Amino acid sequence: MTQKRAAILAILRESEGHLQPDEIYRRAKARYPGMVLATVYNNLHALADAGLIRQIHTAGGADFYDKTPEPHEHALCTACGKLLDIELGDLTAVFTAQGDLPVHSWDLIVHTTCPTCQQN
Amino acid sequence: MTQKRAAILAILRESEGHLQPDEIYRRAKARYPGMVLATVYNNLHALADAGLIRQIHTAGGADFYDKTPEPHEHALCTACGKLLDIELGDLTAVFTAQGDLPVHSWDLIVHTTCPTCQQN
DNA sequence: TACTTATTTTAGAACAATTCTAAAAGGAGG
DNA sequence: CCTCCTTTTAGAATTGTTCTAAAATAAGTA
Repeated sequence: MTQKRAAILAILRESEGHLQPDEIYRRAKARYPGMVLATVYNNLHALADAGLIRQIHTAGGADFYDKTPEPHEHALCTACGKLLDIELGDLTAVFTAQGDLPVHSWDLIVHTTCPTCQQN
Repeated sequence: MTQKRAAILAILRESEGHLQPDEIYRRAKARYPGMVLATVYNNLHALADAGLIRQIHTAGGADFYDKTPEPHEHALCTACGKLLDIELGDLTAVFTAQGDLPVHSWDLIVHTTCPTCQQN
């Protein structure tokens, strides 16, 4: 765990929970001016591989990184682009169609309008 | 509906169901040597906008295009990369967490091992 | 502490998938 | 068979991400 890796983890942990590489880079560079985007990617991969954070892939944009690997699902606000946590319980049984295919994991993003955007 | 647009739709319709732009381009070029990748993309967008086909986004690779827009879900074989159809019924109710967020739509890909790959 | 070795960081190029641009070609309606 | 609007083309541009090789840093060992 290098200083920079720790800093990137800290940035995520201190955030609202979901950040994209460019924003992490922006914040990390404020602390470490020599920081480079490749280092952000390297460390996000390393942290995800170590099970400390989670990578979330969404259609048509950069990936998000989740401050926690705890199982939960996500909703993407179609108005502001923010990623929200939702709790749906374990969906394995739901995704096991007629018991014929093994469910290793899944990528799920629900499209919604967040409370803030609903008011505007 | 131009000749080329019709050809791209036909290629999809005559396929196993799920193709990626580069493969559609390869097949379309066999029929129309002047075909260009941008035309494939243009027409896939046009056909998807018209509700004739469906665009399916998967993590870490090119999008798939589904020959039918009928609602159903997909499983991706982690071994061979093939996309399979699965029927899970309407998941709207499942994805409505505690009734607080509107569910507009969703992107779902289940990771599995297809029957063929299970045997090998 | 000093040395060795493995890992990380950097800078920049490379890459893949997709989109954009402007000009040429094609198709539909009158 | 004109006119106008849409599509196609060729190629450059863009975005997000990964790769490469060299320099820097960290960790383990003596």
